[in-house]
Amino acid sequence: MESIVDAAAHVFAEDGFEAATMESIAERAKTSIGSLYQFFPNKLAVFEALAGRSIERSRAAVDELLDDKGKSRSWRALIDDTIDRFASLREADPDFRAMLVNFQLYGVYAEADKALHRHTIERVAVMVRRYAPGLAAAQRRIVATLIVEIISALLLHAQREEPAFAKKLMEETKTLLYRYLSPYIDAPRPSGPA
Amino acid sequence: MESIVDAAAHVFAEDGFEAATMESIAERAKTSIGSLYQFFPNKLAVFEALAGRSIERSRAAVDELLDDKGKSRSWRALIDDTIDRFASLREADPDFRAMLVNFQLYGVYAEADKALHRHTIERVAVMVRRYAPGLAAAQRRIVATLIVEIISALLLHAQREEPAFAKKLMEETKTLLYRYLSPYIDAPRPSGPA
Amino acid sequence: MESIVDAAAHVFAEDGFEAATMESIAERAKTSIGSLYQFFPNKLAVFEALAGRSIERSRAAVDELLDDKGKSRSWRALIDDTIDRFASLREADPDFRAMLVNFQLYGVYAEADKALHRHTIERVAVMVRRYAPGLAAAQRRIVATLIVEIISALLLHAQREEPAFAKKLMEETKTLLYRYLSPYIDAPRPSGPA
Amino acid sequence: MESIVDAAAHVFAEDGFEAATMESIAERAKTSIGSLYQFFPNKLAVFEALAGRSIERSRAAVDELLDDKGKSRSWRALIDDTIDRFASLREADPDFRAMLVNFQLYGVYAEADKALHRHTIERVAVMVRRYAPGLAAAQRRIVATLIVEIISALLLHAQREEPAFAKKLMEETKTLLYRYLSPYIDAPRPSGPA
DNA sequence: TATGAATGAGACTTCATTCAT
DNA sequence: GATGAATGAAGTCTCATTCAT
Repeated sequence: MESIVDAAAHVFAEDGFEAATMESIAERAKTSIGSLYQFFPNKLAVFEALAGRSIERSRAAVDELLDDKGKSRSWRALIDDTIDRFASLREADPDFRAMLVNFQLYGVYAEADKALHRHTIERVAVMVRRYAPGLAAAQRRIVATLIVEIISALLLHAQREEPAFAKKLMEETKTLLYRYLSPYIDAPRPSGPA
Repeated sequence: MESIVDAAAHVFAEDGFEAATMESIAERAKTSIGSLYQFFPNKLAVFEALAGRSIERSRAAVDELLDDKGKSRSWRALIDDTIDRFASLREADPDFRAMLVNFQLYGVYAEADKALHRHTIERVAVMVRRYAPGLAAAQRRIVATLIVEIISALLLHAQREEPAFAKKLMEETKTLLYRYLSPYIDAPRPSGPA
Repeated sequence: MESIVDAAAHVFAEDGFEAATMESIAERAKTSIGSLYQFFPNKLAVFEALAGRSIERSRAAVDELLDDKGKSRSWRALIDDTIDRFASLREADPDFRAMLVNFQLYGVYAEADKALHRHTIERVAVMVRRYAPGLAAAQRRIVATLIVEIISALLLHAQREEPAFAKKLMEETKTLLYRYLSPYIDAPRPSGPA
Repeated sequence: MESIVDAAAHVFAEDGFEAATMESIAERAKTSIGSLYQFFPNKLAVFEALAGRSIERSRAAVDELLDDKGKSRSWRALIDDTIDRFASLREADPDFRAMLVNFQLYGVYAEADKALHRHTIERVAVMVRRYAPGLAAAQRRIVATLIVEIISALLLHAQREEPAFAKKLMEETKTLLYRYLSPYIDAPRPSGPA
């Protein structure tokens, strides 16, 4: 049931996994607790459904961002778009919020989570190759990973800060990524660590 | 009791605050649940004791790192030391691990936590001024904040990764910080972010 | 749930409020402890429900006894009826028993309790005025209060005695009240106590 | 240990038996919990010691009141003295207070309690015979019992009232007993119930 | 003999899960 | 299929009692 997972997203985001009760999820979904169990065998299953949906949306967002069919943005614009897009996901999407708040539990859906992670890194690596064709494959992989980690780590961290300050953090993160990536992209011969 | 907090560090790190039980803490501390309550009035108090201890250690680590009496390290060496020091804290200190895993709850010890955060950023800002004297005060503050946030965010994130990969992440983070900070420090007239 | 309060009446009467356990109440009500908490948020709430019910019954008994529409009983007959009625309440009504045994806690339902007390004394005072019209208002109030206190105190005390002996006590209490009240009622000009 | 029972009297009177803790009794007795158990095997034993002492004091008070060696008081003066004496015991003697507050538990020391009760009634019966020599033995016994019950019941009940009101209750109780007993004592042929 | 830290049974309470309607 | 009352395992916390020092 779609609306159950919607309700769960809000409740998990507000109360956390442990404090959230099946009762309150049912209430918010305007259904009964019995109906919850018609669709999900237990509480974790509800969270997993939510995780699956969130992962799916993240994957879609990634794909859309990086699928620039013909659009030839500068790499800086691409960074801007990516950070802005995920920052707004964090602000507006209850699923995404719920995942960030319960990131300890993210691991329960480890398979899909890791798959998304791998997928994202691969897509970013493709982009890195496009913009920095001279970079060795091994190095390209590390760079792509760090980009993804930096952005996701800061999204999680900014979650706890005042919105205004979170915004400043994300902006300065763009600068940080420009400077970090510039030697790989703009210079013919990267001088970074091996 | 020292050993109770020791046990709590492990249990909180493994299970998270909510899922951790007083029973399991007592068991791990090889004592009885009654003894737990002789020293701590409730579960939160155990966590707070752990937080207090961890905060104290973090503050000591920060102070020691940045108190270079006479030692004139390069700023790059300072970054290396800082990241290495906290990475090893994360690997070796169960308190620190527990805090990272339950960082959402860090807020329960809000006063000390915020004080540590402010203290750390101030100390880093002092360092930034030393190495980049030309940077405006306002900008200096943002830079110091981002350094602290980046390092703590990545420490948290690397927590969930394989040790080997976490190591690579931290190493690349050094490169990232070199490149990010270099324009502020090495260039005679920094032109700010963006 | 009616049967829960029924069970509670027995358990509170036998063990007292503190010694009574939710477990034993549930057991006696042939339900589970979980169901208890579906209806009552805590142990005190169970007691309050019991108190409310008992107070309601007491009030009804008082009203019925003193509402002699047209019935012109002698005042001695009225005393007889009142004592007999409450003595049989004490013998037959578990709620009433539970309240007597835990009368110290009666205060938890202080508002309703005091209201009942005031209501009863007022109704008795009305009766006293009817039978002893010459008595000053202030004195009337004291007399009504003592009647109520004597009866309730002895009901409580007789609770602990053998039924046969309790019966004798209540009978002699009638004589006691006849003699106590006679000067106020039968004499044309009472000269007050002492 | 005398001082332990002293402390217990205060704590039991203030908190009630269940809520009183051995810890707080030890603290008030300025000793350790271990020493408590050197003298008393368990909590109930402390209460029993207190009950024993209180019963002993009550017996002494009764004996002193009724042992009028040569003193020839009027029976009204005797009633006054008795009520006043026990009212002041209730106000001033922590043991007596503790017993009244925990009267549900009074039964635990049933033997001594009943012995005191019998003893008191017998002594009162002796007094009744002295002042009302014409009263049949059986009737004398009932009268003595009711006197004792009335006084003890009202002492218990007045416990819950404001001191000022309790005082008025006890005073009116004297009037009540005068009127109740007068026909037995002053009239040559009692006309009371058989 | 005095102490008080340690113990653990047991009380209250919550809530995921079941199942009769 | 929907409902929500019933269930009871499990968690937090208290405190009488023990026992090593």
